[in-house]
Amino acid sequence: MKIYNTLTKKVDTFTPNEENTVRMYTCGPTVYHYAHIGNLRTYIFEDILEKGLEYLGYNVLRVMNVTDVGHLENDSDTGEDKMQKGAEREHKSVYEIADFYERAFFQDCAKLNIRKPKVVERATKHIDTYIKIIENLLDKGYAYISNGNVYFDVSKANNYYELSGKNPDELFVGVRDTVEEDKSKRNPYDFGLWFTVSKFSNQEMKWDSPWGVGYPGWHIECSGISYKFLGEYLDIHCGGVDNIFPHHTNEIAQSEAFLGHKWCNYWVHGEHLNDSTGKMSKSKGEFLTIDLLESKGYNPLAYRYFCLGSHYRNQLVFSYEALDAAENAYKKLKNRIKKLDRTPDLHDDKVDFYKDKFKDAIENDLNTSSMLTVVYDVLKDDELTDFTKLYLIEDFDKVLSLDLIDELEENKISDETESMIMKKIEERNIAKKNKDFATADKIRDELFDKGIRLIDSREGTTYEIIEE
RNA sequence: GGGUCUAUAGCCAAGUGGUAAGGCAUGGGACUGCAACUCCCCGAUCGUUGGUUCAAAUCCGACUAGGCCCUCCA
Repeated sequence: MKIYNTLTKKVDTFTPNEENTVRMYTCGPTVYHYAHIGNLRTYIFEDILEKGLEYLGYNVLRVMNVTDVGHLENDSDTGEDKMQKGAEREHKSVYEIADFYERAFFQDCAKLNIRKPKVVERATKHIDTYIKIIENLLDKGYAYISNGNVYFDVSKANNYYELSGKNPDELFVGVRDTVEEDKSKRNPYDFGLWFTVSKFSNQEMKWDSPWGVGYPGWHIECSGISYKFLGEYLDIHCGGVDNIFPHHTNEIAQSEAFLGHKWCNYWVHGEHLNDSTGKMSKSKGEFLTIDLLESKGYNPLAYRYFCLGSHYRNQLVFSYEALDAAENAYKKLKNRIKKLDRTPDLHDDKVDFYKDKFKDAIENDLNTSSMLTVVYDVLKDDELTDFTKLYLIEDFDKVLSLDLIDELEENKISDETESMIMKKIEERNIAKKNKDFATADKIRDELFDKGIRLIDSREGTTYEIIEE
């Protein structure tokens, strides 16, 4: 498989440390609010990556954290803690906030057919691990204590700027107005590992540590959880591009300083979903959530389809117009598949050909757009039996996860409803025969409003249940 | 100021040196009383400009436009 590696800045051939096993870590959500669909785009991409690797035959060990401890909005004394802020907004404890939004997050994921990773760990559950790592970093001289806080000394790290490609002399500290320099640091790029000087009078989350009661820095949780559950060597680390600097940069610095060797070989980042004004955020413009899309009548999987039509490394611009097109395409696709004859009749002459094509798309830096094209190619191929098409599409859907094949709905409606519909069709046929089209159309409209679409053909009139 | 990415038909988008996949929308057609569903057909020389090459959307340079990052962020 070939995949773009932020570390090398090129498309690399993927080779895991251990044959056939992939150790994959993905940065999870900070559960202080609902996820917007841009956040979820990244998780769709990671889901496809995980399932794609599985399709290629790898055993994927995937771990994700859930950040339930506050991150400072910045390093100045005026910063805000996101968890704390969420708690104050809703008059709940930070723990309640975390529980609520973690559940909401995974509900959204479920609606998008994003599989929950086998290992999902709360950041606050592993304080002891962070402390162990920080102590080690202090022992080795990578970290120092200043004004009650523990900081990582960036100047001691190897290749600190490798991942981000930044030039230390050109970095602007405080490019944003809200960022103030933390005077406790030796170097402005040093980052906090442990804080005892709480910046919030009512900070709820505190733990004992060798350096006093306090809380961990932003970056240590991923290094800690990854180390604890995946060991010293990681194959793939994912996240959104915004995490490249400083979060992932700092993870590498602290993890490699702690482990004493190279840690993760492949860093894979998903691009952002933008709106017409640029980057999507929770504080600007419409707060687009899955619930909101559903309330507007969209199928969440149409959003997944929309994302798969693009490449994970391309910025994608969201608009309702684009989503409408995706929803339309998605419905049509499902409809075509629905019409396939399910009578068992597998011809496997071309099965491998299409499976290989699908694999090629996965191996080509996760080309989801091409994966979808293979589905269309299969549908169009006259040499395949319907059953073979279904077989292939079902196989591809293990990765695409678009629910392309529905269960048969034979018992979905009652006999009563069925006979009612048949009666209506009969009435309509009579009306049609009498050229009373007003009545005929009225019957058709009434049934349509009930979610029943009449289908006229030479053989007569049948009906189908309209998908929501 | 520095870094980085992108630029293909109305829209999304593939393409990784040999003369442009696919999808949506539009238009035309079949079917229909009309429609819906379904099926068939139709469109681009690839931001601009130099260069390398027998050959470039694909490589190099310049320019233009836009996004993102430079300690909240997926």
